[in-house]
Amino acid sequence: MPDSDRISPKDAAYEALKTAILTLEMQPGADLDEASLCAEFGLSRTPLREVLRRLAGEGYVDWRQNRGARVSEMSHTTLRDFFLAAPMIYGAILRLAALNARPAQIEALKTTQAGFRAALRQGSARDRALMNNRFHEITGEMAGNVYLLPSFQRLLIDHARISMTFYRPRDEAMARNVTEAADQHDAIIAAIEAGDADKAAALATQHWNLSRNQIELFVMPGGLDLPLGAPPRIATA
Amino acid sequence: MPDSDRISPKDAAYEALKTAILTLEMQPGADLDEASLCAEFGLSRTPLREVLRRLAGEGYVDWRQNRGARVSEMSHTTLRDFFLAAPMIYGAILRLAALNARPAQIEALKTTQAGFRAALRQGSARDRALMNNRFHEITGEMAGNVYLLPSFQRLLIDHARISMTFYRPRDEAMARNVTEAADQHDAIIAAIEAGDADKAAALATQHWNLSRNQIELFVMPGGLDLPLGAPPRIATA
DNA sequence: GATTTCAAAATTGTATTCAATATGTATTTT
DNA sequence: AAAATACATATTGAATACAATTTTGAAATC
Repeated sequence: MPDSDRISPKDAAYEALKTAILTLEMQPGADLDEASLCAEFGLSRTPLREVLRRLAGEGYVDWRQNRGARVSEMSHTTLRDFFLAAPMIYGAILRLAALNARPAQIEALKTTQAGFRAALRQGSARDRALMNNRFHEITGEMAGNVYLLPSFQRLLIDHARISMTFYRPRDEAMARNVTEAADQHDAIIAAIEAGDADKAAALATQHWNLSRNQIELFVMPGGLDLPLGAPPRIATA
Repeated sequence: MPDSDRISPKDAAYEALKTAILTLEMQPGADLDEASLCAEFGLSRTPLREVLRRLAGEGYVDWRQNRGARVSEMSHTTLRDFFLAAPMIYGAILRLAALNARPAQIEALKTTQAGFRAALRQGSARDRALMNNRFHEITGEMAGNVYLLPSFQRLLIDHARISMTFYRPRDEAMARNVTEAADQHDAIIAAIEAGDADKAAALATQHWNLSRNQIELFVMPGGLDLPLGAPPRIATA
């Protein structure tokens, strides 16, 4: 294996932090202590700080003068801003993806979609979120517009984190939604392969509407199926 | 003056590089040598590299492994990608700006617009580009959507650079266009102050169409006013 | 004469050291 | 006892020192 293929500890730290943030293993607002991260990844502070600065530029991390880095927050305005921007940006990305996708990229998208379906069947919520993230990242690469990518990638960060937040695997309605999301991915692949930009853009809207519905399911849960005056007993050990 | 108001050499370097790149004083593709920049700004390499990494994250600079930083390129696909993305993003930004602008921000916008008009009358192309850039930056702050800002700010970088590239102060048609652009800024301020989102979005489209026309004026110059068979003499020293 | 090879120089990447800033705690003062 | 201040500790920021990589130029080879 050539040297260029072996990943440096710096890249390893970058990827590990990214993944941990996307999957909420590192929670929004969590402190990132330079010394302990150095120990964890076997780096000195100089390159680690460069990694953190890079992550800050990409929106994974907030950098505060003289006070170190924190995992970027998800404020109460986040959801609103997110669903305001997402359909537009994502529609544009998928439209351009349908126009510009190259065969090798379409293959990569199909492979990732297969991985996503596998994660749905037998993977963890974490695997599912990462596969879904990768799927959308590839559509961004297909679009290939440097001006749209920065916002798109920032959306993807919180897309993953929001999905992790509002996911209850035992809720049947949500299970149905996730299956539908996977079907939409297949439709998106078909539209891109056919070069049908309008279809791809329409699918983008559908896809985000589904996401929004899923969150609404969480925010407004179905009523408890219990008569008034008969509170459930708390299980005691 | 308190310490916090005095800008650090690091911030000074950041701002100076930003300005030089926006105004094409540093040309696209130009090499950024760490040692000479350190000497120029009176910094050691560690903080300078952090500045460069930040600029790389924001799209001012391209960072190449083991080969240093360069001012980010403007490729032949840049113009097309730019005018594809700009109307959409900018329309969304102005729409949100009209909905969310705060009085202090509107005051800042008016002040900047006064500066822009002053630069048109008596300033350099550089002053004009920087004032115009600041004007649009403020509209981005007004919109206040963290997901749209990254793409918007990347657009603004190349907006300034494209304007600097395609500007011939002695061309009458261009002079008219620049005046019209200033008038559009006033209309934008009015729409934002009135909270008229639709109007603001429509003005965004107009504003970018004007930019595109200006570039077309450059790419397709008016024919020379000379009869066939009578080529102009080249002046000799 | 053109091309390849190899070594020296220049430049970037990383580690360590030193300085500045922020935080927490104990003591003093009212 | 509450508040304020001063000091000690911990953490971040910057500079220097060291290592690795890339670039260059000259010599050697074809």
